[in-house]
Amino acid sequence: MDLSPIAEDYLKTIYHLEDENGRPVRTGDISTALDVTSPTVTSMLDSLDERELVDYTPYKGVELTDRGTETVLQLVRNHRLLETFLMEHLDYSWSAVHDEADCLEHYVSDEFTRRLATFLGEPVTDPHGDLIPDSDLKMPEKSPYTALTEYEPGDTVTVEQVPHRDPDVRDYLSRHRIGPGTQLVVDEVSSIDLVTVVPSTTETSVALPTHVARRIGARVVTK
Amino acid sequence: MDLSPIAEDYLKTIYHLEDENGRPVRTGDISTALDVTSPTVTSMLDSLDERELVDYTPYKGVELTDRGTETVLQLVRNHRLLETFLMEHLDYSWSAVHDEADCLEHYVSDEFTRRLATFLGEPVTDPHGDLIPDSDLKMPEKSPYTALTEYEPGDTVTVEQVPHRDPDVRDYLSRHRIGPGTQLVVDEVSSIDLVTVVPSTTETSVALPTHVARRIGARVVTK
DNA sequence: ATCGAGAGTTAGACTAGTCTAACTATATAT
DNA sequence: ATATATAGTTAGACTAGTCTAACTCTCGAT
Ligand SMILES: [Mn+2]
Ligand SMILES: [Mn+2]
Ligand SMILES: [Mn+2]
Ligand SMILES: [Mn+2]
Repeated sequence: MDLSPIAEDYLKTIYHLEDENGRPVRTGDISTALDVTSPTVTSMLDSLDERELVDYTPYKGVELTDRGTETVLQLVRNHRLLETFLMEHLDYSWSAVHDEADCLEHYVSDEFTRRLATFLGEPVTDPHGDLIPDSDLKMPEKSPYTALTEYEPGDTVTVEQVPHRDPDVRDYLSRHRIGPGTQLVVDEVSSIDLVTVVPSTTETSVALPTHVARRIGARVVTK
Repeated sequence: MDLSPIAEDYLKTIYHLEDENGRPVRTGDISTALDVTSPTVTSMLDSLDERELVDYTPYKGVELTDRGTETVLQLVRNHRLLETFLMEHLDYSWSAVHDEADCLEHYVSDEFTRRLATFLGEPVTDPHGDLIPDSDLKMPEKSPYTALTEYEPGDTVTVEQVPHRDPDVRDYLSRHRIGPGTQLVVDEVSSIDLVTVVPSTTETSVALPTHVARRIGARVVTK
């Protein structure tokens, strides 16, 4: 095979866009996500389709083949194990691990990842509460976290899962002391795309747009 | 700056060739070491000279500038700390760490390396007995190891430093159970470019060409 | 059913790093 | 001192990944 890190990034992007948008992934989605022009995306999609890593229908959209998915799952495993290592042993913050892992995931060998997993004690979730594919690239059982948008005002919850790939979202949450393990009270779930929460550490109200709150996973403490 | 991993590899190669050959580094040396053709080397040397990372005189040779050396020392620090981590925490053998580190050294951030050094306890030598530049990129004091070629027949020594970049040399030593920490008796220092040694673990005589023995560092146990 | 705005593709150009083929400089042997 | 072998450079081509400019398809509004 022998895939370039750049081709790998396109595959990863398609994987995450499929998951996040829940609709066919279009050229423009990828072009926005990777900050390249659309002709660049078109030509890469041609080449990935050629290698049977994606199914690409011009003007319609693209999705990963099984081979493409397998490639991505190995990258996701590398990524999340690296993040775990960085946080647990090198004392990085949850908001700093992603960028480093996003680069290294392309370069560590499968042997490295196997040994790192052993060193870390075969963890099942990463520092952001995301699941780590096992050595056969199967995802472990789905985590039972509930999106923040599903709670009622007054509920007290513990944050278990935070979106962290978008630097703006990540920095906003980090700045307002909302991260994995944060306990907070849901204050208001407004109908104008806003959820307001009060972290117990700061006691200061924080407003979250729905698209962010929807991606924060939490476990109930008291109703 | 923003140097490609490939440009970094040329600089590293020049650094090691300067050290090993003790004469001006020529186009052909680099072309052999990196397994690329000489026109390729010529064009890269033009470009490195342009960026003031090397001093290149066509038809004569090339050497690193201070800026070039600094770049290399950061890579060497990354490399040797990674090797130390792989061996001490991921249970790699001394002969397996190099290839993994040789790739990753280009992608870990300075922040990563700083934190890794702290995690490892600021080590001064790597698993092959080579010195690790400190965070200011100064090399620690020279190790007092003596080349195997300097000993007399009958001397018992402990191996402290092994050449490991050349896969053939590395595999030969590894196969004959000669590595860091190996105790051995010098059997014969022949005038035909051969040193014969007997590792105490195997009791089997091993022949080493001078160019290999010269690069093995050892400490005397008994004379 | 048609049209036009917007999304997507095609065409063609550029860079970094590589190659082969052809040419040139250097150094060694006579 | 000269010839020649060898090392090194120049010229030109190719690929992957990127861009801009020009063209084309699709789909919602009319
Ligand atoms: Mn991440
Ligand atoms: Mn993560
Ligand atoms: Mn090494
Ligand atoms: Mn080493």
